[in-house]
Amino acid sequence: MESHPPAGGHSVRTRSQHQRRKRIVQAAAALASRGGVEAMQMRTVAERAGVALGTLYRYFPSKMDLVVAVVGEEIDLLESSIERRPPGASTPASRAVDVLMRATRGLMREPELADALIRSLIMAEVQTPFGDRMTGLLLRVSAEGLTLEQASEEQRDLAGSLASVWVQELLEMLRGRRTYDQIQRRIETAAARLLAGI
Amino acid sequence: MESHPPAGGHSVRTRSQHQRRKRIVQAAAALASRGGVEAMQMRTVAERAGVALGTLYRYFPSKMDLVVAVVGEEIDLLESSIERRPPGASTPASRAVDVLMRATRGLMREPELADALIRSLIMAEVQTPFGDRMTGLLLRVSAEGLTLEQASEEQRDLAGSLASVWVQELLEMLRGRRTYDQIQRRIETAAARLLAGI
DNA sequence: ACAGATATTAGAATCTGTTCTAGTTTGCGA
DNA sequence: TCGCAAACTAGAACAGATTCTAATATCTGT
Repeated sequence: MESHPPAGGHSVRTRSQHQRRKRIVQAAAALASRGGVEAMQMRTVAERAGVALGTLYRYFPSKMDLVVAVVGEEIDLLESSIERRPPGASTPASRAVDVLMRATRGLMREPELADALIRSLIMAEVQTPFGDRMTGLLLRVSAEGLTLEQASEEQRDLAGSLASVWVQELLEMLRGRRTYDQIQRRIETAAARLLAGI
Repeated sequence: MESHPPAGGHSVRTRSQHQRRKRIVQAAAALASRGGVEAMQMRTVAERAGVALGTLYRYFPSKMDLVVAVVGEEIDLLESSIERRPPGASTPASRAVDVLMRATRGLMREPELADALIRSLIMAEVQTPFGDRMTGLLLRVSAEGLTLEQASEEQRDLAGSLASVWVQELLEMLRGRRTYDQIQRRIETAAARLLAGI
């Protein structure tokens, strides 16, 4: 209640703290993209980031918080990719499918990282903006640049449901139970119904 | 390659081994229904089940395998509940909603257990019949007692998607981000579209 | 520049899942 | 019934996340 640690994902006081945080997240991402979560050991992350273990824990109170931060960066990448090259398809559903499959391909490129991130996110006790950000993204591309706030409750429900389906399919893929094509088919089927006339 | 351990969830040789396995699963469930996964410590489970730690690990090679076993029991309960009192609603979608919300209420009764189970299931490397069993259940109640094998690919995709939405909603609830009513609304919305004319 | 608060560090300590060891018990075919 | 292979037991050992400690370094306001 008295101390003011650099808060996992929020404001940081000094420039050097900002740098430190960045180094930590980068080190974590690098390790995870090799051997997945197991390779991303807290001691190792601290070492690679040139920081004491205690400091790492001051920035990220648990390994999960660190993973969440890494995921944040990944979503940033996806968002900027979509900004750079927005989906051009003509229906809301197909634009949404475009975005989701683009994200899927991105994650497939680093399976270890993807596995670590998705699983950890799902496990997180932490409040993760993951689902909401994905839902917002879907609304934006499928319904006239709608934001989460502007959307009707039903629109949010529908976009959120599609995001849920995607996450689960991703998990199945990581378990080796889905191929890219199967995911695409399922996402298309679900999107066609969930986003019809949205 | 040479030893033949009692295989986590399969055949068991003797009666006493069957008993032992049962005691273990019961002890695990009891502990989990109190303090969740954390309370379900392997040492404690072993102790409560009156079994050596090594033996516990012979039956369940990892904590996850043990959790999967506990979940199996829970799904059995749901299935028999549905057999006893099948959903009576008139549309496929509302029958599906009935089943899912019944399952939701069941899990809400033991939140700690539910949390442990759902999370672990999602994390499991193991091949868990969870999604498939849920999907099969949904097909059965919504489309004329269809089985997973008889259903068309599209039917399986749609029922599977609904199951995905449900799982994610359950997770959100366990994170304290959904109320029962919100879940019900979302499931209804999704089911109406995904199962229309199935 | 000084004082007190905050941040960082190295490293030990703790906790829980998992593995290993050595010895004992049990089940079962000959 | 005898003897072996498999199962079981108690407990030590190991691994990685998390916590704790005592000392040092850095900041901030004055």
